[in-house]
Amino acid sequence: MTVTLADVAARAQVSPATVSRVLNGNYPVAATTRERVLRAVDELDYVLNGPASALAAATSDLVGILVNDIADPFFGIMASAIQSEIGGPGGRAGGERLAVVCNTGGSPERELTYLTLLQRQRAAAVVLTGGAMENAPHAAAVAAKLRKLGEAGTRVVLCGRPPAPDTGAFALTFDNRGGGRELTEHLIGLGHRRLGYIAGPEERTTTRHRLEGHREALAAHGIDEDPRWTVHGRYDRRSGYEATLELLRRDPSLTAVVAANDSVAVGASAALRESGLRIPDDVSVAGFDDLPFSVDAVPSLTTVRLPLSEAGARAGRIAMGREEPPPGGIATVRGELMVRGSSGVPRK
Amino acid sequence: MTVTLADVAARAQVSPATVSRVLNGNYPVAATTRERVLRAVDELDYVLNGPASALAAATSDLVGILVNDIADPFFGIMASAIQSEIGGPGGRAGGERLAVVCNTGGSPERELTYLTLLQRQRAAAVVLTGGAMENAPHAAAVAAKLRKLGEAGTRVVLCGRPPAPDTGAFALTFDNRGGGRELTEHLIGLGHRRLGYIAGPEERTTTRHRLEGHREALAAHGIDEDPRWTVHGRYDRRSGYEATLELLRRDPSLTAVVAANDSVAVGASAALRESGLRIPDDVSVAGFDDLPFSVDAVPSLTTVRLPLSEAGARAGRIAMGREEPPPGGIATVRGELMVRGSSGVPRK
DNA sequence: GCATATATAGAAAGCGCTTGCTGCATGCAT
DNA sequence: ATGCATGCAGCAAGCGCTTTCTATATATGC
Repeated sequence: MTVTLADVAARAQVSPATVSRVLNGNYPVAATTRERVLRAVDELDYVLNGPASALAAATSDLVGILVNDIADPFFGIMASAIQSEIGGPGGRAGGERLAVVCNTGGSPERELTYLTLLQRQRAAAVVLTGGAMENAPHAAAVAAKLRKLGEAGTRVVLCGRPPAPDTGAFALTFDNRGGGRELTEHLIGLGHRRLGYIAGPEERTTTRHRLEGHREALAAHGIDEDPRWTVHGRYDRRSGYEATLELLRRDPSLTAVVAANDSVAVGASAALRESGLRIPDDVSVAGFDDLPFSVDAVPSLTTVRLPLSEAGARAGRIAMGREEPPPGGIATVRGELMVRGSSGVPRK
Repeated sequence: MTVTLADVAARAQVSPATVSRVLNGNYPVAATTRERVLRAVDELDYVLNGPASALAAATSDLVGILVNDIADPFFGIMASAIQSEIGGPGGRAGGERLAVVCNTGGSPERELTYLTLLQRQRAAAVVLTGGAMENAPHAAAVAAKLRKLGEAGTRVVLCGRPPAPDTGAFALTFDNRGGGRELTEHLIGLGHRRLGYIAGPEERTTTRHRLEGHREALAAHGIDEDPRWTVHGRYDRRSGYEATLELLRRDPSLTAVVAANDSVAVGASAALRESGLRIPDDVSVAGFDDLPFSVDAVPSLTTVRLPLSEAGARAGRIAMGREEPPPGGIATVRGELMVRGSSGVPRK
């Protein structure tokens, strides 16, 4: 049989209440008593029953982190930073919290189901990372869930996702549009006029914002965009590879390829290389995010750095109530243009 | 106030017991009654209280996944595969389970703390991924914890980690030694005789086994290893970069660099390139794991492919009791040598 | 038709913990 | 000496569910 609080109490010759208080450290207990209790805990190798205490105290020590794809470092880095701040083992306070990383795989239903599961567990906080799906009914359903969670006392933080109005959620939004604009402006500045764009999946805020930034830059410089220059795909390398071949087929005269993110850009580079094109001499390539591998690409990738780690850490602290939420509950996190070897002047 | 089972029962004009049974579907309930209950659940927007039901039923729907570094795709890929199998949202069965991904950061204390936290939550299963720390007292402590977990009914599975004898844990072990041997044999076969080795952190089984494989290959071919040829570091790109510079300083005549994993190999490649050495003409490079980015390195990386996704999926199924554990509780997962552009004959 | 098996629903006893309240010693001021 | 804070420990009432056992109603067999 498993050891219970009562067993410890019996062994330490105190009441269960006292044991509970020693363990939670939220009520004065005489030093000698505490000593005795701790010894008993140790001797019996007692481990608190989480569900029972969550039930009695009406709070749990679970913190949910929703990510679109845990195998993608973009999310891994944020998740890691969030987790390091939520005070799990190694964190500061004794109040140990368990981070629950949930992989939605970009599926709306899963996102909702996980949110319900977290609500069911009475999570202490929930952090949603990455772009949101733009499907209207789904967005409404998520907003409703977030509101419910908030009402139940769960702190909700969005990290790298647009604000969710009227939900009480705090938002740390990435300036995807601004980053996209800067990136394309950089290429235009180099002289490019025929730019392919490999966008992410449709109906995603991140996809849309980055693309809008790109188009704003084109428009600002009076460049008419050819619809053939935009291809949609997934946020992975493979997709970048295929999309690039498609782009090349549609218009071999492109002098630059802008990708939705770094993984896509790497795939694009591979496709260009295999097509006999040199980077950046024949075609320039640009990514987004500045993931760790981007600097090692050959040539190293021009991209927009997003402070994933910093943003994640901040989101984690806000979720734990250890940092003031931004004024108005919303903060914009800007990216930084990283000009590297993959972009150059267009070929003549 | 939050809605409880009793509220639903009242609304549906049945007893709480009946509601519980409808929700759990583990007891016959007349169709019309079920109907009525479900409608009430819906109307009240009721969500089961997880801790309460875990307490009453003495089981929880949490599954723990321990990883060393969630920002590293090596772990991300395994975690993703495990999670996809544990039947969370999108999985098969209705019994929805919540995956708890815990990031130990390679710290023994955290590993232990997370295990305790999982024990406290009465997790349904726990999967430990990646190499184990070899520190003896720690290993014993972990083994004791695993045994406890097992006794409490938590299924424990090791994925990519050596077996833990007498703990009742199932193990899917990677054949790191064999992979290391093959890789180095490949290089020796090409004619290399002076091979640098960038090992991972000490006191890690993965590090040791890969290094042992390397040395076995050297020994088998009568190559005396110079102690200067081995450098220890972390499992990241940065470490590979620095270690390579160190290796080059110690012995500029090396013709190949074998890295502990792909990230390290990429860092090594960068260092070589910056030192004016061509790959593979001047120095060959090899990695381990075959992560997605390895094929995109320039030149593409010779490495040992580990079926991370497959192994993770299998570990997940075993953890859920949906697949027979391997005979004896232990299975070895072999890697596959991937010969690519980064390895070639040594320079003259 | 009567006894027995078969479905379905309810009553109630916990699951193991937290916490408001009460109680009893002390310590201090008067 | 008496009274009153004060510090520490215990009592006991739940927290919201699950589940065993019991009760009723209907179906079945002879």
